[in-house]
Amino acid sequence: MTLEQQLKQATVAIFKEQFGADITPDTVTINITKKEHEGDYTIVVFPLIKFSKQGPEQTAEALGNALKEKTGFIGSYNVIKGFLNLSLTDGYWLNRLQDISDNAQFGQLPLQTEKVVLEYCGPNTNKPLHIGHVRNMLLGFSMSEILKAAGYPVTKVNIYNDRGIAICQSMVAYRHFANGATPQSSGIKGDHFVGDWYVKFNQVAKEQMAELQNAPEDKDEAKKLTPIFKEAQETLLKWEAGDAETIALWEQMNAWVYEGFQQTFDMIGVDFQKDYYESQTYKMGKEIVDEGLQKGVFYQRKDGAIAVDLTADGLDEKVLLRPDGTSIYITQDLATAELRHEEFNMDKMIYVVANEQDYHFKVLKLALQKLGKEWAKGIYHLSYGLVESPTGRFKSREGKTADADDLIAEVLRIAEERTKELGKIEGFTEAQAQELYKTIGMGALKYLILRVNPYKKMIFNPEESIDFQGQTGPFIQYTHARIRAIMRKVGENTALTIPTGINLVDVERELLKQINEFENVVRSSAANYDPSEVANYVYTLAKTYNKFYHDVSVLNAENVKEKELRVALSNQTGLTIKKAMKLLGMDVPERM
RNA sequence: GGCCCGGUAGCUCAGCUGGAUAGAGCAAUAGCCUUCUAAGCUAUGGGUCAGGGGUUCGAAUCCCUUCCGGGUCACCA
Repeated sequence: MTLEQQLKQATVAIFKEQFGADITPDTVTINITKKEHEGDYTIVVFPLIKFSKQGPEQTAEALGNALKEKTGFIGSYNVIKGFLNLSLTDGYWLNRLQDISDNAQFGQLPLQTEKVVLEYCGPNTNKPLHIGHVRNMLLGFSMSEILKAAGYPVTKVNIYNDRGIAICQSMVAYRHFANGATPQSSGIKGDHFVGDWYVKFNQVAKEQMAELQNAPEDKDEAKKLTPIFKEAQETLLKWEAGDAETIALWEQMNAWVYEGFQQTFDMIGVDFQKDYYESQTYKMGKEIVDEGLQKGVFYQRKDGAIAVDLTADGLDEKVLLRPDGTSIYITQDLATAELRHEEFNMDKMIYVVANEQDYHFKVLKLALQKLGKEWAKGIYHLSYGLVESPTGRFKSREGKTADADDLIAEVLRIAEERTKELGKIEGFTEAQAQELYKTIGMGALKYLILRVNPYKKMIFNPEESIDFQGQTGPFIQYTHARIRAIMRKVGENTALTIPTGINLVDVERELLKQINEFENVVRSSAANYDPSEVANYVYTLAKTYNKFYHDVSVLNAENVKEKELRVALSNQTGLTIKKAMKLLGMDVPERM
C-alpha cells in the first residue's frame, strides 16, 4: 500500500472515530508539500470541514494529532489555514531507502495480464523519415518501455505504406532518368535515393504542367493531365495487375528504402517485433465489411459502396468500401486490426499517429465496436501534435531542415564539438569518444522532443542549435556521470550499508522523496500515455541531486554514518536516473 | 460553416481529476572552481495564465461566451 493510501485510510478511520462521519478515501486530497512550507505531505482539509463540523484550523489540528498517534511515522505537523502539513520521521525515510535499495526491480510494477500491441512509425516508402517520424518513433518506443515497466506485455509493430501512387511516381522517374543507378553506385542512403526520384518526378510534372494547353486552374487537376503523371497511374495499374517487371522494380526500390530506414532505426534505437505492409493488407477488409453488412450495422448505398452511419455518435456517414469492392484506408485498418487480434489476442491496441488522424481513429474504433468486437474498446489513439518550425508547418519543399538523418547528423556534430571544447574526452579511445558523442547527441535530441506533452504541437527551430545545458538530456546524463565518478571512488564491489538513527538534512530528505516518487511516475505516465511525465520527473531528480552534490560532500562527509547515507543516496539516484532514462530510450554515460 | 485541439514570462515548456504567494530552462545581469566532473550551483529582474462572464470558501485548472492559431469534415493515406 502506498503512503498516500495509508494516510487516506487513516484519515477515514479518524473521521469515523472522532466525528462519527463516513467519508470515502477520495474525499481526502493529499499533495506533496510546497517547498516554502515545512513538511513532506499536505492534507487539504477544506473539503473535510463539512464532515467534522468544525473550522478548518481545528479540523486540521485534530486530524494532525490523531494521525501522529495512529500511524507512528509522522514526526511532526503544522497547520496553516486549511492545510495540514505532515513531516514524516527520518526513520521512515531511512526505511524507504533501505527497501528501495534492497529491491533491484525498483521501478518495475507488478505484472498485468492485459496484452498490448503498439503500432508506431508508419512511414511511406517513397521518401526519407522526417522530424515528425522522429517524434512518432520516440513516443512509440518510450511508451512501450513505460508500459513494460508498468507491467504490461507489449508487442511493437510497424506498418509500411509501401504501395500506391507515390511509390509509382518514384519508379517512373527512376526508370526515365536514373540510367540504372543504385544507392551503392551513387553513394546515397537508400531511402534518400528513392526520395530523390520522387522529387525528380514532381519537378518534371511541374515542367509538363507549364506546357499544358488549356490547363485547369486547380493545380492538382492540372498535374493529373501531365504525361508523366499518367505514366505513374499506368504503373499503378500494372502493379495491381501483378506485372512482373513493375513488381520487380517496386521490390527493388522498396528494398533500398528499408535498408535506409533500418540505419535510421538503429541510430535512434527503435525496433519492432513485427512489420506489416500495406501491399499485403490492402485487399483485405472486404470480408470484415461484409460481416458488418450481414449483421446489419453497415449498409449498402445505391451506388454499391458500403458505409456506416455514425451520426448517432456525433460523426458522419463514412464509406468503408468502394462500389467496385476495393479497399480504402479505413477498410485496411479494420482488417489489420482484426488480423492483429487473431495473431496476438491483445487487450489494448495503441496507435501512435499524428493528430491529423483523430477523426479516422474515432471512426475506426466505432466501426469495430459496431461489429461487436469486444476488444475494440481497448483501442487507443496516442495522438500527437505536429512538429512545426517557428514560421509554421514544416513543408518538404522547405529544404532538408526537417530531415531525420540530417537532424541526427547535426546533433552528433554539436555533441562532438561541445565535448571537445570542454575537454571531456581525456583518456578516451576514438571509439569510446564516438560512442559518447552519440549518447550525448541523441540524448539531447530525444529529451528535447520527449519532454513536451505529446498531444501538444511543438515548435522546433532548426536555425537554433540544440541546447546541452539546463533542462536537457545532457544535463541529466552529466548528473549520472558525476554519480558514477563517486561510485568508482567508493569502489564498485563495496557493499553499501544504510545507516539507522541519524538525522537527515533537507537536501537528503528532498532527494529521497524524489526517488520515492519514481514508481508513481511510471504508473501515471503509463495510465496517461505520456512519456513527458517521466522526462520532467527525471530532470527534477537530476536537478535535486546537483543541489545535493553542491551543498554537501559525499566522500568527505562529517562521519561514517553520513557518508554511508550519502553514498547510498547517490547510488540509488544514479540507478533511478538510469532506469528513467531507459524508459525514454536514452543511454547514460559512465563519464562525460 | 459543422466538429476536434491549442493560447501560461522575450523564447521553449511544466503546472490542468479545483487548493497556499503560478514554476523550470534558455536568453539578460551579478556571483561561486587550492575541496567528490563548472554540460554544475546561487542570486536578480521578467506574468492581465488570450479577453469577458459564471460556479465555489477557493479558478491557470470546471462551465458559458468572444477573439486568435491549427487540424479535420475524400470512394488520399
